[in-house]
Amino acid sequence: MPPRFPRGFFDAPAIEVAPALLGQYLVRVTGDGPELRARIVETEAYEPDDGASHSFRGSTPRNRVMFGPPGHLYVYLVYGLHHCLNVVTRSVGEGSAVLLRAAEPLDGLAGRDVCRGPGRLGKAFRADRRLDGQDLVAGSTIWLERGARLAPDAIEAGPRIGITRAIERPWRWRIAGDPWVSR
DNA sequence: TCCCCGATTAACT
DNA sequence: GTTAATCGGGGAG
Repeated sequence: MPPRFPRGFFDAPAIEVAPALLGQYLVRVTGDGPELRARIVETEAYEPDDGASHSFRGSTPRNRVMFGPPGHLYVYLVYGLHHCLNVVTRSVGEGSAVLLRAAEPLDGLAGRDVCRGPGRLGKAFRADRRLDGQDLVAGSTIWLERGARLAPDAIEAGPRIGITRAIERPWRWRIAGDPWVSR
C-alpha cells in the first residue's frame, strides 16, 4: 500500500496544498462494498481571508472542522442536495481547506462521470455529514495516498467555479488536458 | 422566527 | 441556455 501523507503536508496554505493534491489518490472503505479508489485531477483552494470561503466569518457548528487540525476531512451540504469533500489545511484556528472537484475512477467505482464534479464525487464516495471530521492521515475510513509527483507544467490554474465572491482569484487547479476533469 | 440563497446537478427548451 | 430540486446556515429583524 502506498504511503500516506504526513500531517505536516497539510499544515500549509490551501493554495499550496491544492495543486500538490493533483495526481494523488483518494481511498475509502465502507462497511459493505469494495474499497473505493480514485486519482484526484481537479481541486480548489479556500483561504481564511477569502470572501468565498465558509470560514470567512469565523467558526460555526457547520465549518468548525475547517478550524481544527490539518489533514482532516470537511464535508458540507450544498444546495440541500450534494455533499462536497474538502481537505483541511493550515494550522488550528486558521480556517482553510481544499475542495476536491473531480477524480479519475479507479477501483470500486462504475461509470465515466461518477467522480466528475464535487457533488458527484461526494456521492461516489458515499459522503455525508457523518464523514465530517474524519482523519485523512491516521483514520481507517477515508484517506489520501501518495501518487506520482506531477511536473509543474502538467498543472494549470483557472478561476473557481460556482462562487459569487472573490471570483478574481485563480484558485482552481487541474491536470492539463486530463480527460477526467469537470465541465 | 423569518427569509434568502448557495464551493451543484440533471433535465429540460 | 435556463431552471427545478431541496434544505440548512446564518444574517436580519
